[in-house]
Amino acid sequence: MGRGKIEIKRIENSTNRQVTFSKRRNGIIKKAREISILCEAQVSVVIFSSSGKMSEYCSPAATLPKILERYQQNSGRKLWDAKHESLSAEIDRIKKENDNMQIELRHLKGEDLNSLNPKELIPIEDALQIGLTSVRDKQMEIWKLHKKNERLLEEENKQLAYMLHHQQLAMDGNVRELEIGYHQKGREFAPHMTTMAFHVQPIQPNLQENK
Amino acid sequence: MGRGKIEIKRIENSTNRQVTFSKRRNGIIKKAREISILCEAQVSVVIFSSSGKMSEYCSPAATLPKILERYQQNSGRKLWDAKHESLSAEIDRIKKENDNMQIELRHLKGEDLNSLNPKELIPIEDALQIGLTSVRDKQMEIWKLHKKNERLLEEENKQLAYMLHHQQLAMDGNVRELEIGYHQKGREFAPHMTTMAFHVQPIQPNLQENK
DNA sequence: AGCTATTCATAAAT
DNA sequence: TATTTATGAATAGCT
Repeated sequence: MGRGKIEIKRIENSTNRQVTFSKRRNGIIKKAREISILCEAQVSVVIFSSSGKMSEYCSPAATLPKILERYQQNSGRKLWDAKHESLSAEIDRIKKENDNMQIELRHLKGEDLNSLNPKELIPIEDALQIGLTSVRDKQMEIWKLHKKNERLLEEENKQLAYMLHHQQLAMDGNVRELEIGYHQKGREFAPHMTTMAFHVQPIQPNLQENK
Repeated sequence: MGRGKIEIKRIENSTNRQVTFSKRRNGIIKKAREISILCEAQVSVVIFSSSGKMSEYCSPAATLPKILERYQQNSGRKLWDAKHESLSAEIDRIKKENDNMQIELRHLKGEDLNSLNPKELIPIEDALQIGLTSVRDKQMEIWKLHKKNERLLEEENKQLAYMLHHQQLAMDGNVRELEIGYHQKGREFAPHMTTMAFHVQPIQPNLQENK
């Protein structure tokens, strides 16, 4: 249908190819529209030119996804269900895991025990016993740390109080010494103080790094 | 292009429609093949007849999924990603739930307690205490049931042994009576026996309906 | 992009 | 449903 028959093979001339593409693409899309109207057909046409430009036709009242849905049902082929199925499988897997944990949790909380026989109760009891022991050990540990910290603080307090007291005395002395013009003891005390102060940096064990 | 021009509107005659569909469908698919060869185009055509029969064409070296992939990239439209996203969201939701349960379980089992502060340990300890109490109550309950059942069986045993003994005596008596031609007592005993046997149906409490 | 000779597709008939 | 045929449509090559 043109000024000479053409062989159906790649058109080498790039310009010709491009022109032919445009014309025939329009032709196909027109035909697609026509058949969908004439025959109540659902048609989807997607065309990419060699340069990557896309054209499409989709019969009215039918989106491409709908047509593809039908395509899958009809062909039995899977266009995207492979991905879907793997996701669904993943969901099932996780849900199962979830259920198992749910059951285990309920059992540990003492719920739904009627469905268990004595033999099954034993490991649960053991687990609870171990858990309780661990929790209480932990609490004890924390308590001890607090206690220790408390002791350290008390000690520090004592030292500080002691130092404060001496400083007070020293100051009083200094004042007095200043008043009476005697300075020797004052100079001796000051360096001693700084040393002490340096040693008594507050020691704070990391009781709660979180929160 | 036929023996008369036709208007592009639904063909009312169902036979004609069907025939036209077949012809035009072939035409479109032929054209699709031609353009894909002539112009190096990638083409996908999917056609459903009004009766639901499907036809398709897909250019060689390009599967429909590949073309649709390109379609999505090119159009920016999403053909199936909506479903994907909802599934992914579902997975995330369940995974989160999973993680929370996982953590709760580990805590109840006395693991990963270092990340908790004393205030958080309390409810765990309580839960464990409650769980342990429940499990032990359950065990006690089962034990009591067993014990009760045991008592019943023992009692039954006694009765059976008693009856057996008497029957033995009676039989011995009968034999002796038969030997000496005296039958009266034997007739009297037999009905009494059947009554007894009827009353001592074994009573089996449902200790374990499951497994 | 438009034109036109030519081939092709197909509506109607068989 | 398949084939034939007359006709309108599509389009290759040209401008």
